[in-house]
Amino acid sequence: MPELPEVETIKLQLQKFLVGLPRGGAVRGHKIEKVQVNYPKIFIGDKNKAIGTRILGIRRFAKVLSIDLDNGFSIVIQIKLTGQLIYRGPDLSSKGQLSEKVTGGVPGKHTHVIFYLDKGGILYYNDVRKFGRISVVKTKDVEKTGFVGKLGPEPFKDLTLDYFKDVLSKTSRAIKVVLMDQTKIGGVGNIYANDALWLAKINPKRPSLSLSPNEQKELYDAIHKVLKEGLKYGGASELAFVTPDGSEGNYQNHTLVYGRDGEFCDRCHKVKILKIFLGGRGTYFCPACQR
DNA sequence: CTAGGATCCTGTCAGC
DNA sequence: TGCTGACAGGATCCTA
Repeated sequence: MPELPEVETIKLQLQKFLVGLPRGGAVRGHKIEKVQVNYPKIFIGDKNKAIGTRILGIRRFAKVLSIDLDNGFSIVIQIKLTGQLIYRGPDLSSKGQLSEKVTGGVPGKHTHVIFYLDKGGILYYNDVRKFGRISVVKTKDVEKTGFVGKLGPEPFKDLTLDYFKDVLSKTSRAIKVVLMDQTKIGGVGNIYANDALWLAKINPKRPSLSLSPNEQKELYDAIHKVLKEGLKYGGASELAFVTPDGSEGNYQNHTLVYGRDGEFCDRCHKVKILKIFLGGRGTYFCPACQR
């Protein structure tokens, strides 16, 4: 599922395609000429606020993207499970081949929003399950309102070990559920929560407050380590994750436990990875070495 | 405060 | 073969 590394990978490409690299200090982004909404439920706010503007930059808040425009408004995009942002146009460097994972192609039956840009560029929003949301809000309100306003600090940004320890020691909820609570820590979802817990040798069912100071530190480091791996591989293209150029990430081939139920644990080699349900989500762990 | 379930959606897959 | 039904899953909302 798209989590911090996946959304960061999207952000980097959008930055390249929609804003461009600074040349001689000046950055000239694409202009948005038209916005076509095929499925209104996904689109919140006034699309006209985006029309005729130039794109200044792309920001990411945990799993949320913000496309900042030159008129004081921003397009906030939450892709959730199956949302895809696909760019087609002149700035596409490679041959621009589309992965089969681009559900329905572009444009296709799962294309719900289309941003027509200047210079022949187009940004498509595909979403099979229609869980994603795109909204137009004032740039100054992006960080304060809605889901983004409630986000907890995120790894590599403002998450500190002290805060992490504090949050963990204050609740009896299962540790994995706490890791995935976006209001406590931003950006960690199912894949990386599973992998981080395996790396730190902690059972996902453990009450959060039962972790020792040393385990808290191990887990903190493990989170950063697995997210870094995710970033290195350009995200995990399990389910429907693709990048704006239409290609896939590769972390799905490098997961530590996620999706590996039935395989022998890669560390102790003694038992097979189990899959259970925790907080309503598939949870993978090694019953022998995760205590 | 916490756990658990329902909701939103539809492709995929198991079962018959 | 073709139909039916269960299921996953991020975030939210509701109930117990």
